[in-house]
Amino acid sequence: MRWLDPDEERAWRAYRRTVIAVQAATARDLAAIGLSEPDYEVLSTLSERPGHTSTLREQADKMRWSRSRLSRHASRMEERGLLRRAPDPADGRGCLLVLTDSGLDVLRDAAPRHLESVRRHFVDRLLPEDLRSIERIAQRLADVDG
Amino acid sequence: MRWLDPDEERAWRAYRRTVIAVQAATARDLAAIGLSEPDYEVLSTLSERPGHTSTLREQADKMRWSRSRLSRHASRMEERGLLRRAPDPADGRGCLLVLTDSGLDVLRDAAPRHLESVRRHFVDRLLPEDLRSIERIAQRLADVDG
DNA sequence: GGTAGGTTGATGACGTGTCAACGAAACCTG
DNA sequence: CAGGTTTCGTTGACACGTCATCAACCTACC
Repeated sequence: MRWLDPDEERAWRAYRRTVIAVQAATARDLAAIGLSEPDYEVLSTLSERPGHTSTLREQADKMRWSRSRLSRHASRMEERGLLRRAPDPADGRGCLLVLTDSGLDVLRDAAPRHLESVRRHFVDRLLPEDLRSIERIAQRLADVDG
Repeated sequence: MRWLDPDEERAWRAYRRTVIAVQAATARDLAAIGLSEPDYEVLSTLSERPGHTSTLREQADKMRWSRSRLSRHASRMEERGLLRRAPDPADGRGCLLVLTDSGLDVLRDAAPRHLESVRRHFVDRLLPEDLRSIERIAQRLADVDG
């Protein structure tokens, strides 16, 4: 059994601590404006589609979510008026998710605030060399199935 | 509004991608031996206590979990025989969480395999300088409320 | 000894997401 | 054109965790 040596242990624990802390901080800031991170993710991704519209499958693919998860979440977002469902004329089985005007307003307000949060808790705390390190490290960890 | 510049955007996205990928990979490996990450966390932390025993409050504090969360999770782990609850002789309100023999066996089997997973998906893919960078970056991001 | 205030752990109700199964629709083949 | 297979999105059942509330207990003070 190859236990982690002290350097490895420290790095792993530091990584874990950081992930939890950054996630909690950015989530808290979003919650303050009435959105969860999944909410923001859906709004943001959907707003980038032509006509702010997507099939549920495409949207789920893009977000790397299951269709079941998105269907559930979309139902709740629909209840809150952030998006609406429409039949897909091209495919009777499918449905289209369309950002509502309200959803767009909410996103327009949320986007700069979320970016501020990302700056406050992540970007602005790091030096350019740190950002480069993060990309380098991400590159090495990419294809984690390898 | 200060949008992220290209370097910042890439680093943030790379960070987010990496966090999701590493978490998914290590969770998948644990799931293959019948444990969730919270399961492993509880077993591991409890095993470090004298007599493999802790009050729920202490255990929750140590893990940075709410007492409610731990109570719920402990109930499910108790059902699976991984731990048991006992009255706290020192405090009638409290209860003690005690690792069972079965739980200890499961952890003994899981620990090296989890460490292998952490190696495969994280540690062994990085250079010593990467590990140092991670610690440096974690240091900068620490106290994210600041 | 009695009381006020705080702590402990549990739990109902609910939000969130997974799993498996389903009905409807689309596609493909003979 | 019928039958089989695949795809799409939904949904029942359940796991997980949060929030708020509660009963039981502990501690400090009078």
